[in-house]
Amino acid sequence: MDAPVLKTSPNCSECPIRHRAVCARCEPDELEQLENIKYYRSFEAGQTIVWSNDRMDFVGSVVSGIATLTQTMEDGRTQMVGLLLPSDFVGRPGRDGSAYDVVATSDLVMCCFRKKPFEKLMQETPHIAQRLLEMTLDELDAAREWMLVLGRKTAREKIASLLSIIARRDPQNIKGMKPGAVVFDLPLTREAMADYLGLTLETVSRQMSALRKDGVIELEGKRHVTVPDMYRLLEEAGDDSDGGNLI
Amino acid sequence: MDAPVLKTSPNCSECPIRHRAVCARCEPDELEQLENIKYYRSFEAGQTIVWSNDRMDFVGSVVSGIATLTQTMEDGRTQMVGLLLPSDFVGRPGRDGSAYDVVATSDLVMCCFRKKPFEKLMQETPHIAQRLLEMTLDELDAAREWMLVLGRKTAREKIASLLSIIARRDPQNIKGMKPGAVVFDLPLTREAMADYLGLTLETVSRQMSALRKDGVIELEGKRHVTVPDMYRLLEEAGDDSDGGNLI
DNA sequence: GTCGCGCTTTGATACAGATCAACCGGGAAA
DNA sequence: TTTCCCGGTTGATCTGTATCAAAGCGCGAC
Repeated sequence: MDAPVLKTSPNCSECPIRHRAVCARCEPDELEQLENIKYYRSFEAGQTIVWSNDRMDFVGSVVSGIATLTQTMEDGRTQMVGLLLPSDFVGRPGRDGSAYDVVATSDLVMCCFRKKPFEKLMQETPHIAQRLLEMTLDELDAAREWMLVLGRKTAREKIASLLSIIARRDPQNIKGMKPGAVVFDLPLTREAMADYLGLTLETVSRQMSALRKDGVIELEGKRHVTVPDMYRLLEEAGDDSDGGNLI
Repeated sequence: MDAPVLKTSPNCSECPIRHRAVCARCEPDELEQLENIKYYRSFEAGQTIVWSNDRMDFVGSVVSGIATLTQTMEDGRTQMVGLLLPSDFVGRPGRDGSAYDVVATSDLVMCCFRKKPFEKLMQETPHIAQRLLEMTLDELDAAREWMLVLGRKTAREKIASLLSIIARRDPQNIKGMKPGAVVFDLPLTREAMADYLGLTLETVSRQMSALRKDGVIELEGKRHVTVPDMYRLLEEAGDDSDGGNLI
């Protein structure tokens, strides 16, 4: 059922997320300790990594690919509550189970740490705990930003907000993002976008079409998006207040 | 403009939030260090404690009273993104400004720590950083729970969800909460409830009336609420899944 | 090739909640 | 006492998004 554990265990110092993940501040000796308790797992698109309320015996970082955190009500209504991109952390030290379903939406590789030893290591090396606190505070800010989107924005603004967030975090655009055209591939289906935004997939589709018709975005196929004017998109998202700070 | 700094500086060991706040795990000597950099401030109902984007030279804990975190769009739409009850932490170590407006919705007393010394103390005493991480993870869970409420619940379910959260956290009900009647005072106006729930105040009022008419709650005046059957309220909130774990 | 299936788009209609508007009730100020 | 004001309730109507339904488009399997 599970994807195979990868045999190769690359050196942490060559890891593509080395500088952004929970291990970002570790010294070489701390990194070595982490290497002792780490292993890689890969998942296929669509696979569930952890089920809500299931016991979780590891924590870890997304190395490549994309995963989502979702909550589901008994009648099937679902809400995405987190989008995990490379370097994001999965799991909660000190908790046995996951509060959410964690699902890989693309093929994905995770760097896992056995939970008990990781918790012990966290007690001993403040660098890990410090970085985790920082990352958690960032996630809290993002979650609160998203509460404004969910509670107060129109469908059109919601779509524009999601597109700007994805554009912002896409690795191709992180460096040297010009105020000109921005190009990226949507990592989510229309249904996943709807779950993120508290909409139905039909509404997502209609608003995507509307933004295209109005020239805010260009679509090639269903997933490839070009934003000719990022400022315009931010205006449509309703948070142009910062007036130009694209990143 | 600011409320006067209180001269009395009670001993931390007698503090009512001693066991729940950011200092919960501190040893007596660590507590002493905190006492050296702490001071109390009180705020009147309605007063803004920090403005969004303003510089903040302190962090602190709510000792008594209630505060809200809110975000506002340029056109005035506002969304509450946090409700701060006694023992909750305000401010972000490592950030200069607040990302949100922090407003006292009742008379409030805060135990403030000067930011720079607090950050230094955090580096030195893992007990503070550990506790802050734990509290931040709890807040993140709460924020994500709230995302489900905002994104997927009906107006009636939203109101029921808010009422059960307040009932759960009300000090009168924390201990010995019987499955029978639960009684509390709403700490929020109808407008603040609407801002929390992504609704208009009219809809809040209508749904409160509807829940009263259906016997889910009883109202005495506008603020005093009796919940004759907590299970019923949880069912109305759409999260009866845990089947009985009231706290 | 073409069949079938998953994802997406588009259309018609329904409805929950927003909006606009009037009124109520209690407490503080005059 | 009267008046005013603020928070709250209730009513009438409008509208954005959900819901129900059908059809289009790739793309892999056969």
